[in-house]
Amino acid sequence: MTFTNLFDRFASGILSLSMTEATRTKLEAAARYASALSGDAPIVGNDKDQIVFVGSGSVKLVAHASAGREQVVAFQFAGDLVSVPATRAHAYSLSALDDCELISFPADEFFKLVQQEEGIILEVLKCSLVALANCREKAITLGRKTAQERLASFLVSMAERGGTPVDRGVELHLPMSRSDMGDSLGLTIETVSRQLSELRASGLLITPSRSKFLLLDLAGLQARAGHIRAAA
Amino acid sequence: MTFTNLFDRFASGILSLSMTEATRTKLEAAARYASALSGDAPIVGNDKDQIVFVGSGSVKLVAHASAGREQVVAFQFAGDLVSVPATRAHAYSLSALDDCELISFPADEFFKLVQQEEGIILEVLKCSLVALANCREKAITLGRKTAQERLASFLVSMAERGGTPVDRGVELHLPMSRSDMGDSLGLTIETVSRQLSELRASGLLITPSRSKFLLLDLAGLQARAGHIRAAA
DNA sequence: CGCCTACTTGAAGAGGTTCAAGAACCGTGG
DNA sequence: CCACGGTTCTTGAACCTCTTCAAGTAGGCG
Repeated sequence: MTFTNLFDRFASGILSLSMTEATRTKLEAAARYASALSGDAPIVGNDKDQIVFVGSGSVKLVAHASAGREQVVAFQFAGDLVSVPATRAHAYSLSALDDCELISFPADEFFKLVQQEEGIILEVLKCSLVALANCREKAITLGRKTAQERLASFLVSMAERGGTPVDRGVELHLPMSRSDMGDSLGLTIETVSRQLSELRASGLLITPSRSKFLLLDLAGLQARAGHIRAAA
Repeated sequence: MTFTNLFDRFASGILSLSMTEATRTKLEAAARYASALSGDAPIVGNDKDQIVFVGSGSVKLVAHASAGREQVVAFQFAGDLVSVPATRAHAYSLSALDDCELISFPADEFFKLVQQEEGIILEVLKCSLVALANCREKAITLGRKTAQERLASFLVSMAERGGTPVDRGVELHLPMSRSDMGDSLGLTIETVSRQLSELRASGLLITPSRSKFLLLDLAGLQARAGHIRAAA
């Protein structure tokens, strides 16, 4: 895969609507390409706001508090557009969860270039509102849910995003580690592990390998997720 | 104050850039006006995504989990534009914290009308990205901070938004109750109260009345907020 | 096949919640 | 202007969930 192909994928994914050839050329010039593997240093620095397109693979957006505490603010997957803010009260970084390819733009430049392209900026706005809705869901999870509800919510939402239905349930490949899950759910790695064991013991899922999850009872998980619909 | 004045304030605040007369007329036709007081029933229903402009006063955006648990997702003040999502896994509502005036639009209609107005949609996008950044800060607070850090973070951010410098420090009028603060910070009302007492005992602030806060040592509060800058 | 890292499990401890009571704010009415 | 009453806030003590610290197990890559 070449970087030109990567830009094409970006263009057809996000910029699918009309775009002038001039804008496309300028955007392509402003783009910075990167590919990274899990364990690599964070991809995006934090001097300026960035807009990053995930061409393939998956990433985590991490916020850093004092004392080395980390909060995973979002997991993002191929095709997603991510806003990575510059450091203010907290520092942010974007790290690869697996082999992935990214295109990044300085946010100010990006907006300047696409603002005349009405369909595109609306598309970007919609991405941003989806990210906002996801982040609010995360706020509920972090603020008002028990450890078990957090795990169940997480698994259900991952199943909705990228689960593949199989005969016995829904299969999931989760590229993040238990530690990443903990940092995303506001829990320790031990609590994540314990709650997973409990869900396993309840027959709701099995884990054929470390990154593979087979959800046997999605309704049961939903019931444990503390969603409003499952409420009495 | 008439509702026409209210729309004018919206137009000059958010739509300050060029807008055709036709679009303005259509927007005005799509607008639904509401005024509400604290304690009133939630203002915005949850059948469809809404875009709400806060003309005056202040509101809380609340997400509802099962078992009656509530998470305040954001406090918003005069001049803010708020995206209120329709119910999905959780239900959302917008409630007045004090006497306030609002304009709401169905989100789909709003976007349809402003998408041709390039300056405006960019402005809306920027609002959305600010909301996203705020929500991410909240995720850090809820996921990785102690009760004391949460309170300190909250007070510092409120001071940045609407504090008035006085000779002894920074004065704050907070329209929300302790209960709202707790629901925003993922704490109980008792914990909020206890941590406030501790901050008082440390000489960082005094509370001349229930809604009035005098922050005596903003740097001291910042140091307790768990921000990256205050880190060792 | 073996080692290293990631995950799991166990037991003690801390921070926050819950339940319960008391104090202070503040609008109301005298 | 002050007394009153209701609500909101504060404080206290027991409990519980999750964390911390520690050890053991199992993937999975060489």
